[in-house]
Amino acid sequence: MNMNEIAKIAGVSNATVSRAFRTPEKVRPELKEKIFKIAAENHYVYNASAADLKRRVSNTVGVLFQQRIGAVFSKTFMAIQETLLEKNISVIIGHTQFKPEVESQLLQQFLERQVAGIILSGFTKENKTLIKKFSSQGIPSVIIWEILKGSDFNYVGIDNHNAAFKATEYLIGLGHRRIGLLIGPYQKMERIQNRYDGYKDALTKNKIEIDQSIVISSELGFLQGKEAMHRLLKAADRPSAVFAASDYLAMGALKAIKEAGMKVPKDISLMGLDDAEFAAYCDPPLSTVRGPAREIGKIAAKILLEIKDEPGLPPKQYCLDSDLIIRDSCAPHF
Amino acid sequence: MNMNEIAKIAGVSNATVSRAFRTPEKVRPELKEKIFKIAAENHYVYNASAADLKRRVSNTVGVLFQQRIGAVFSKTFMAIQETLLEKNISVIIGHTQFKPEVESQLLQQFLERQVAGIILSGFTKENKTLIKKFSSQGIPSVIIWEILKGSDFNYVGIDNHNAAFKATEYLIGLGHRRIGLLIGPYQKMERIQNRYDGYKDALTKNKIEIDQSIVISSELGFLQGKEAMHRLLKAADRPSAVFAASDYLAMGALKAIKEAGMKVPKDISLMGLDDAEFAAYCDPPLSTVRGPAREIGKIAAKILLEIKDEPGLPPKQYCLDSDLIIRDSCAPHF
DNA sequence: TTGTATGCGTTATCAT
DNA sequence: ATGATAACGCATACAA
Repeated sequence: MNMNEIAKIAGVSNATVSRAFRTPEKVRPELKEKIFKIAAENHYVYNASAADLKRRVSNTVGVLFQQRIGAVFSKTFMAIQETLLEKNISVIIGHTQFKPEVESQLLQQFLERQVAGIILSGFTKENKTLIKKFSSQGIPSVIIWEILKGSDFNYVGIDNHNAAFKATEYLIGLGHRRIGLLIGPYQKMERIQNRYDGYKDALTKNKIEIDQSIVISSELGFLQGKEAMHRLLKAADRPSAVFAASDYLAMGALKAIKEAGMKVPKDISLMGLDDAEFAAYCDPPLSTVRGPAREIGKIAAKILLEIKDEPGLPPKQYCLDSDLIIRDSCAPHF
Repeated sequence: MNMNEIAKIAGVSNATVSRAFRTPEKVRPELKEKIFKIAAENHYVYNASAADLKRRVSNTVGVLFQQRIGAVFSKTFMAIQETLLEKNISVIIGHTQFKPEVESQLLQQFLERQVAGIILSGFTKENKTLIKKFSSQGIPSVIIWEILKGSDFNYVGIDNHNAAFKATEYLIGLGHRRIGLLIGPYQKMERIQNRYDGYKDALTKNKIEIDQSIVISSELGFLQGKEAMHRLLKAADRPSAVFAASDYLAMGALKAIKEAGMKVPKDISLMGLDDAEFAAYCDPPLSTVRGPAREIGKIAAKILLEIKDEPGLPPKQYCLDSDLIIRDSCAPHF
């Protein structure tokens, strides 16, 4: 059952049937109803592949994640999907696990499926050339959770440098001078590199020397946070505070501190970043920095929609505010 | 640039070009290389929509989630995607938030895109008719995280009844006789209903009367767990143990217990279910029941692949083992 | 508002 | 192993 057959039954042309579905306002109401009725009676299913082929672009958007779809990204993803659903756009999703060959394969899929746009959670070096390839094919892209000042990419995110800077300065304001850092794989992702830089700049601004021996980089996970924190605790001249630039690392670190028989924040202050949903339920509740996860997803989707309607505009760039969330994991230090 | 143009340049027919891409073994090696070279030089991009149209099925699989893609499902999802990527199949994903109209719209999208199969995380009443629609269109589906004994659906999951039963019996074995239950929206999802039944059956088997006043149903989330636990703590004749049939609820409950100035497991024992990744990092670490999250995703994807190669076989049904994970949140009761 | 006619780029059938 | 040709089902330019 296809549009031609419906047209035959309805005694109209296939063009009219097509219009009834795609541009219903162009078809006389009674006729439209008749067509819908026949379609329903015959269990007609619209063939999106055929439409995609003809229109040379599919009604889909590709979303690429580097990491786990965890406590933070899942909110962003849900907002993306909900927003696109309003325009009946499907979401093709892929996670790369930082593997360049997986990333290539997924982006190649997006290209071959003629996605109407792509959303990339974060920026890697490999990405840059691939994104250029998309824009050269006329496919718009949006980077999320990251800002790229001075670039001509579309993006919507938070200022990760500033978020880490704020968190670090908060600790400094509490009197801490020796502040450890637990950080993700900053070599791989610009977002994480920016957080690292935010930490360093806050220290430098406050005339605190950076001590690489209390900076630990690892993958993002509870276990990694715990292990890294154990190393930090063994360090000579132990830090009085630790900034974990991801709540996953922070919650892992919290466990390590308890295992060592110490208390947060009495013996050591702990600051997170991201405001993962579990952060408020840790013991003690984790002070952290919150980015507008849903908002980011929503805006990213809207950017794609806007570009679709009106291509060729200047890049759309949103730097959203992140908020310091003070809970109970940090204490003054004298 | 399309296959025809490549064919022209290579001095072969478009059919040969198509074969070079889809069934390379049917093309002479040297010729194949020549075609690939020309394709690369001209930045050719394979058009999946055209192929989908012609083949009457797309190289995509639809995945439907009811709830957040959180601590547990994200593992399953990642395994699905990784497995399908090996066959270069794209994943279209949607979450319904239990809204029937969203569910319908997403499934309609899957239908129109002619997905090669669908994976459904759990079973709702609405689902049943929709899945029949898919199978009537020749589209295979797999239910995950749930088993449907006696049905002719493909499924791969754990026995949720048994998981909850085990958890409850563990508590009973510890000497608890008054055991509260924190449960998700069991009216909406069979999986949750099964957990509820597992709890009840464990009690009944051990001749413990079921007291509805210490059974609280809510949505699945930290906050809901906390609120529900606060209600339980106020109950006359407070339970000595609580089984939270989701680790989200359990972690929320943990917070409520601490807020009330009590200790787990000294004052009250707390049992979770799911083994969300944060469970081991709670304080105290949460005892729970673990299902093989990645395995489920992997098998679900493979089922679809197998059906694709050989349709019309009897339903494939996997009930995987779940494991009781004993950590430190439950104590004996006398 | 509706119809006519054509083509999007691939795959598949049949032939060579 | 390769070629010729005909669909797949829809959207759209143009005509009426």
